[in-house]
Amino acid sequence: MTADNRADLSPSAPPLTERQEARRRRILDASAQLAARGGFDAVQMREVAEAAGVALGTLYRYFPSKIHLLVATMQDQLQHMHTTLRKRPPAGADPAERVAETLMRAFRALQREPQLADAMVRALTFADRGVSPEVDTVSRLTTAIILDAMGAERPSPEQLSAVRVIEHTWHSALITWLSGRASIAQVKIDIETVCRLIDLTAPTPAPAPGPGPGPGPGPGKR
Amino acid sequence: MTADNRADLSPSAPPLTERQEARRRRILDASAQLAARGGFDAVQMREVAEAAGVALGTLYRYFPSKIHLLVATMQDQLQHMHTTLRKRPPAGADPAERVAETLMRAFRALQREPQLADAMVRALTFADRGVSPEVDTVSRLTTAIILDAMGAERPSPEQLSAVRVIEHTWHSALITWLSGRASIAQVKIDIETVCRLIDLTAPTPAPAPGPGPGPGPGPGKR
DNA sequence: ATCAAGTCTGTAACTTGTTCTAGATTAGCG
DNA sequence: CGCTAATCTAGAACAAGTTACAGACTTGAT
Repeated sequence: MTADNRADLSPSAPPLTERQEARRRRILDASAQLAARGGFDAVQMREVAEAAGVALGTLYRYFPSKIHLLVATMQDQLQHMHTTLRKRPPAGADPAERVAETLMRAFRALQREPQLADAMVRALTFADRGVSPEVDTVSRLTTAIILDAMGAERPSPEQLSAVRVIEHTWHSALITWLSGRASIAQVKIDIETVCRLIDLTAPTPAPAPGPGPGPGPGPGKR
Repeated sequence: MTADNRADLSPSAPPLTERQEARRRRILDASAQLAARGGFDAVQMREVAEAAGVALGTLYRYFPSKIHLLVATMQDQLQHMHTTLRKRPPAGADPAERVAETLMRAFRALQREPQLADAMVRALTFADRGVSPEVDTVSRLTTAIILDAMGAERPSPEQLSAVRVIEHTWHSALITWLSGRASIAQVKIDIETVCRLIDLTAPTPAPAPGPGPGPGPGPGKR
């Protein structure tokens, strides 16, 4: 759709020439490829530079650290996923279901490239203050994906908090799975558990704290 | 107090002599001190070794990597906190309140040494498969603290899932705070939000198979 | 086309985690 | 005490992220 989808990622960046854009792309592709092969450790700056046909110094000019590079790689992949998900939105009846379905779909996508997932997620959680803006962009992308799945266009503060908690769970569950401390089944359960918070914070006009409010005609249906 | 509180942490470890125990302690103390001063980056293996009065090779014999060292430091601190918390248990009326209070208390403790917290949490989330057993120990300690606060002695699978999600949120919220992307107030809100899951998964009073044993999570507390 | 400023390349150096080695020390045992 | 195996020390060496720098190449304005 929009030709320049970098604008909203780093609004203060100067425009890049065509060759520079191409370099940037080659670097990101090399990074993703090396990561997919051997995970975080396999993304070695010298190798990325060589694979992208670029000098080491140039690589560092584009991405000031390995963490920056991998977080940028994650931005890239997330945008892929977002557009893919928009094409085939989740079909669940209520928001909680749809969010859980969306996250599990994303999760299965990551399963296909576990090493790449490992590299990206490790970089994300290891990032320190110096990478905050970039990490924040990733967070906003994730939030957008979840809100899309909920169908909430004007989320309440409560809902935003629930979404944050869902993101927390999503990241952390991913980590435990990647480091072999949780099974896929467990991740699924955790995702579904946390998604219940969505129903809890739904802007229901008549909140019946009793059992099963049923798949009521949610007004937030898009 | 307890003479040997290492037994339950690494049951397969051979017994250490007194001098070895002392070395281990010096190393952990040096680690915590350096971390408290300058965070993850300030914990440099050469400096830890020197501060602990130990050769570099010896440090690596006790802790096979910087990550192992910092995760062990976290175990150490967590145990401190657990015993402290047991002395003054949270006073809230229902489980969710008590858990939220406990976590916020722990959070305030971390606030006092943000750099130390940074070092430990970063190590924890950066740990790969090779550190799984140690990370798992930390996870179990955290779980124990939360279950203590809930007052759940025989938690249901549902409750365990909720606890896992709470832990996910706790870790991830901590990270966002440490990297300056979330305020303390926001962390508080997220913690309180996720703690609502506890009420949601409370053992349904209806199908009570037998009398609730002991001071169970029943309403009679206080 | 030409010049100045900015960018890219190739390479070496520096930093810090990790490994390795040879010799000194210690622990346990007869 | 004297022996043997394990442990500890000091220091060099290696690996990968990061920085520095001199010279070649682009770019944009005149």
